[in-house]
Amino acid sequence: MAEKTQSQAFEVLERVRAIPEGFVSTYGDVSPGSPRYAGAVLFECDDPDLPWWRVVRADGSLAKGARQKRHLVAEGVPFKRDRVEMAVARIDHSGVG
DNA sequence: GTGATGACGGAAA
DNA sequence: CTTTCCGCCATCA
Repeated sequence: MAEKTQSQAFEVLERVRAIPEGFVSTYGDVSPGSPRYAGAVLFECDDPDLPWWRVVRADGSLAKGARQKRHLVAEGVPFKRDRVEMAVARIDHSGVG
């Protein structure tokens, strides 16, 4: 399995699209090892079919700020001031099982 | 091949 | 709680 690089970007997009409505994931989760790369991919995509707004920082803070919060609150994502309630909105489809 | 940068992450103070 | 620093991997010049 094994390709490289290309798979990285592909994997990121797959995970982001796998995020259900009303929930969020973190950059480190969509891109294990290279959280920064995840942002670069999402920024380049910026597509309406790509729920990049469901991707937030590990501490629940937003990258685009109000811009991103707008989409999240509209989908029913629990917010704590300007941060997402990771305890109830974060998805761990990586480990756990 | 080298250097610098980034929609980040975690730890220390 | 906030602020500060280093490390991470991929991309671009």
